[in-house]
Amino acid sequence: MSKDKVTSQQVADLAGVSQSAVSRVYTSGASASKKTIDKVHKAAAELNYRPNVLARAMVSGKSRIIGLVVAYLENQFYPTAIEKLSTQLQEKGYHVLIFMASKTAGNIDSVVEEILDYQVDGIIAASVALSSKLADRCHSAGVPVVLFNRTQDDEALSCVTSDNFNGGVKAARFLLAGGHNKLGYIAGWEGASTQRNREFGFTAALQQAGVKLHAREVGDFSMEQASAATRRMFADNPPDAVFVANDHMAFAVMDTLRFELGFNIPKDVSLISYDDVPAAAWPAYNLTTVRQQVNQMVQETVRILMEQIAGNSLQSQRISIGSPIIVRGTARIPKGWQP
Amino acid sequence: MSKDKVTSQQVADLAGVSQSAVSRVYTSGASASKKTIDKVHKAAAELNYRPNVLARAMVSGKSRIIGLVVAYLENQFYPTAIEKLSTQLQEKGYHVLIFMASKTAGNIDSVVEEILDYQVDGIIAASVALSSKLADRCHSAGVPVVLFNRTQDDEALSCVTSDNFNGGVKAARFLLAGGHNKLGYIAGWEGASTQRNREFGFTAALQQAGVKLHAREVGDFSMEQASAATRRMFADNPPDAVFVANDHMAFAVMDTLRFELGFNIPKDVSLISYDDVPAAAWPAYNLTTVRQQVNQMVQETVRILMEQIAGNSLQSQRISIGSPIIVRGTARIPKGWQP
DNA sequence: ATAATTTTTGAATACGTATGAAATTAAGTT
DNA sequence: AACTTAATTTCATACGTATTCAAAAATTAT
Repeated sequence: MSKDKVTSQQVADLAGVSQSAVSRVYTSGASASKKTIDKVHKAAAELNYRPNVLARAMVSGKSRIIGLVVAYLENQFYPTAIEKLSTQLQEKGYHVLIFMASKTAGNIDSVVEEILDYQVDGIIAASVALSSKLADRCHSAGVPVVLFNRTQDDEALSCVTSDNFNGGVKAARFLLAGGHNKLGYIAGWEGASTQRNREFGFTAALQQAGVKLHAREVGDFSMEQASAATRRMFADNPPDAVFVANDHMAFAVMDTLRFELGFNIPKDVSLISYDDVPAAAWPAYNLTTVRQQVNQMVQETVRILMEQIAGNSLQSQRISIGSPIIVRGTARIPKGWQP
Repeated sequence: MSKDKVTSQQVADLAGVSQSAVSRVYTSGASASKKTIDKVHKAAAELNYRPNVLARAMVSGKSRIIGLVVAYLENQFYPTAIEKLSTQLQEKGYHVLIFMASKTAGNIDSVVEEILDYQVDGIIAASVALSSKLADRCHSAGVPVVLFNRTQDDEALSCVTSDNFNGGVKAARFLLAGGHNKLGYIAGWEGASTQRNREFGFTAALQQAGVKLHAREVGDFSMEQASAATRRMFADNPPDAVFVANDHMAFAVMDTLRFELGFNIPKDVSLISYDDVPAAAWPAYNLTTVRQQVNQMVQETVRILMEQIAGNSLQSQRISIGSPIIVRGTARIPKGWQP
């Protein structure tokens, strides 16, 4: 346990320059002569010196840490997003500090407080809502916040989502075009904006077509609840097509329909859902679904953060990414269908 | 963009005490009278004061940050582990800084250097190998390292795995007891200790039973490669049972067998794999598999880290967690089987 | 060659907190 | 009440770096 801790002062001594000279060599945009740069680099290499990010953060006020709040990683959509977020931020010299928020809403406030304690340069809130008090807190601390995969009324908060409303519309039109007329919807957690907007889009398109929603149950974005919802929905007068609010639930719905209730998909009932997580493409499910273009969502999230960190514009942005339908095998394909 | 930044000095001024008094109120194990504690709390609440973790880290030398290196989150095993790790560490006042390591081995060294720059109190390396140079570096910096789901020869490194060898043994015995005699193995990435030990166990048990391995292909822990491996293995003289090195590949193997090659599982071929990720229990797969007890693995990982951070014993520990077989539907169940 | 610029350098200071030593106050003893 | 001991508080300093300011060196212009 030999706490080494080599400091810029030690490098300076060895190189025969001042501590500030060493600092300048490692600070982009600072001036130093070729000669000192060489001397410092040599000494640093010899001592295995690397600048202390935390000390740098103290004086510069920039930690190069992004706080990421996330609630549950069981839905494959989030690990995928985290991987991409982390990789992209890493490329820009930032790193991600993870904060798991329990499902309990009250907890989230305290989690965000903890994040701020770390002097993060920005916050990404994935699928969690911020109390307006906390949003204010972040704002007054000068810490930009981006909601990922959620929107919120608070105009001060930036958010990045897919176009959930239109995704819902597309799902409805696809099923209608397929000749279905008894349409069911299995909802996610009703507190989530994504859930609401997908449903709004779906029902709006039905209404426009003059079709009434045949059945509706709540699955709460959980597999168990989605299974239960499926049983209720199909107990009596079942629908001939169902839109499930996300893939994660759709897997449970499919399994329940096939292995428990003995339905054939898509012969007896068509299924379409939302997200296009990797498993949706696995042959066992082969799910027709509305894709969230994670790459683009991540890219926008990072862009907004970088802009707000760099510039002074705390102007919030609300980004909505197109959500194309991915046709696979769980929903009857309308005759002459072309995307 | 009103950078607030309320400091302990401001609280002290408002409360009419010294800065160190404020610090003592927020430092566990420091003495302060009830009266000052009250005054400070009141002032702090009024100003919304919270201690700056980074400044605290500077002087105390403890950042309360744990660096987590992880390579890919597609295999559901890792998100699951991350969630549990992060939650448990959070409960102990630590937080997880994520570092995505590209698959390229050379990259990992630079990633670990970056981690050390953040003055982390400990490092968890999930499924990645550390060069001995880097291990030394961590050791001499006094930063404990725990390998998660990997072992490495380096005696200085702690590691936590499931009992991969015995898991392999169990898989073999289960298939043999089921009456199979043409056993195949689909390997993971051959650089991984987990892969090697599972295979060692499997083949050792075969040898003991006097059975020769019928076929072997490499799937590299990737779904695409596992599919390809399956095609090769079943092209000619197929096995009647296969042990797949992890669930993630097993999903691809099953899909390829069922939907592409037209095999019935377990009638035509039994399948057993390793991990027991959540999806293994989904009815569409209903996978018989050897379970890695993630909870216990996480618990041990956290325990070791805490011990090494607190105490001075950098004595490395090598933990191996029992790996029970979870019998589901993809492998013929031996008559009179009891675990 | 000298003056005017520009570039580089070092000394000093600041960031926000924790902590050892010294000073003060409170409590306990006879 | 005087003295000893314990508890609390403040002062001063340290952590490792970035950055301002003034001084010194190098460069360019005259």
